[in-house]
Amino acid sequence: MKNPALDQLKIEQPPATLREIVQEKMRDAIISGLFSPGERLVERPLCDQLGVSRTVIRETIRYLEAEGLVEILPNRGPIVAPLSWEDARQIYEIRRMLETAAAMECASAGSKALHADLQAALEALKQAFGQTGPDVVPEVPGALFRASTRFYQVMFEAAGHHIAWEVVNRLNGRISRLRAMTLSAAEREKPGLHHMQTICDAIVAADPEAARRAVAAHLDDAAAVAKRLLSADVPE
Amino acid sequence: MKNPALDQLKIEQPPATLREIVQEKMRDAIISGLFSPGERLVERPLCDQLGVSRTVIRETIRYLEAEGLVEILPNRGPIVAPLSWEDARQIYEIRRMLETAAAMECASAGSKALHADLQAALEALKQAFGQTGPDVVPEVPGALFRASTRFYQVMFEAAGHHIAWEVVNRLNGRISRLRAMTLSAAEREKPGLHHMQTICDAIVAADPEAARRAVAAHLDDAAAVAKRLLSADVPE
DNA sequence: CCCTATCTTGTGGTATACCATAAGACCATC
DNA sequence: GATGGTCTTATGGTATACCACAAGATAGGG
Repeated sequence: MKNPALDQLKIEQPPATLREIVQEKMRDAIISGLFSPGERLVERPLCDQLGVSRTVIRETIRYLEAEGLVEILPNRGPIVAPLSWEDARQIYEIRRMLETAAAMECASAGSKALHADLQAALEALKQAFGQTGPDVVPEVPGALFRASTRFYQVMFEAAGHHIAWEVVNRLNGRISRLRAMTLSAAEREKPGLHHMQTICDAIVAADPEAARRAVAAHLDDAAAVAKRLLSADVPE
Repeated sequence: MKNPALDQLKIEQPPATLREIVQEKMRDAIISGLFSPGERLVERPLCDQLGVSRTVIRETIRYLEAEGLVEILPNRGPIVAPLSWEDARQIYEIRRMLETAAAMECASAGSKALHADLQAALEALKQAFGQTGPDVVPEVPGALFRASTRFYQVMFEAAGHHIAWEVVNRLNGRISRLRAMTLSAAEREKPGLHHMQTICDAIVAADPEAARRAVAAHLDDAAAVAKRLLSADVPE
């Protein structure tokens, strides 16, 4: 009676609302540096730029505020949240706790499917990076962020740590703006790519301790870059 | 020239917007169990109940959604997010990582002012509990939540872990609905109060290891209650 | 130039209107 | 009873209007 092939016709995802579309665009724009930290997000010009009503913009800003990407100043309205080294440092510290737990879980209990998924995500990241040269800036700035996010998503979901993934994904949005601050793609991504390869290798090798060390090394490097970038902003 | 006494007249906090007021009321209502998990949050009746326009309700729902207290079902609109034992377990696990770090930091580097603040928060919690008898349900259901939140806030801020506090505070909102599920105030709060006293004592005694153990014990107990409450919902 | 007063306008907060569509109720047929 | 068709209404998504007030510009006086 029931035809499984018909299940494929089911519309699992409703069409995206304007709100969802705008949220993604605004989020990408902030993360990629199109809007600078501290920059005011004034509703009406945003309406013009995005071609939607203020309602959609306002609701979107509520999300972004809850995500920590936007702050509301009294009598001034929303600004793109600044990022201090202290905030970034704490974010890396929390990531260390949560990501090492997930990576070690994967190394302990990983499956072949997980290994394949991780390697696929890593390959996609390499593509996003553009293997045509170390100094070529990718054409789509958000693509790197999405590709590396995918790697982590695979890892957290395989570990079954989906709440931790929510937390980390959100915190990552806040620090990923650092990418837009560095001039050299090689500086910011090659070491990261190498680290993620090491994480993947440790998981495939079923070595939790190696996975933990690889995650920690990755975060240490990323934190050092962040410190350099953000400490230079301290007025002396 | 400049009169410092006039500084006291400065309005540091602007008047709360309707949106802020409604957000707090809705959040409290969800956490206290006034809205049940899975219950639909239909905009127009909410407008009637709260006496505000749909705009305010919609923006509020965006916050609550981002906080994890509300889920949006396609073609059905927002519902109060259900809470599974698996979600709760992961939340307690993350809290363990973050809270032990904060408590140990406080025990290592606490000041007299911190000790006084913690003890004041603990005293306020006892008052909220109502020391008139173990089985008296407090008159204001949200008061217990706020009082215990204050204790943790003091601890995280003293440790300087303000990002972790954001994370934990948000996650706590999601599991604090469990309070509304228990029939006995003694069951749910006396052990917690005792644990928090132990945490406070360990911090005052500058004993990080004891603080870590006290936090872990507290979370273990809370998780056991959650498991009992939420596992009973599994259809067999 | 500095300070104060006044005016204009930009902006956020909020309410309301409009519309599409999905859900649910009801009825007819097999 | 099950199924399909039709109609109504409830509901969410979105746009627009209105208003208060804060910010900024401008003018005048010392």
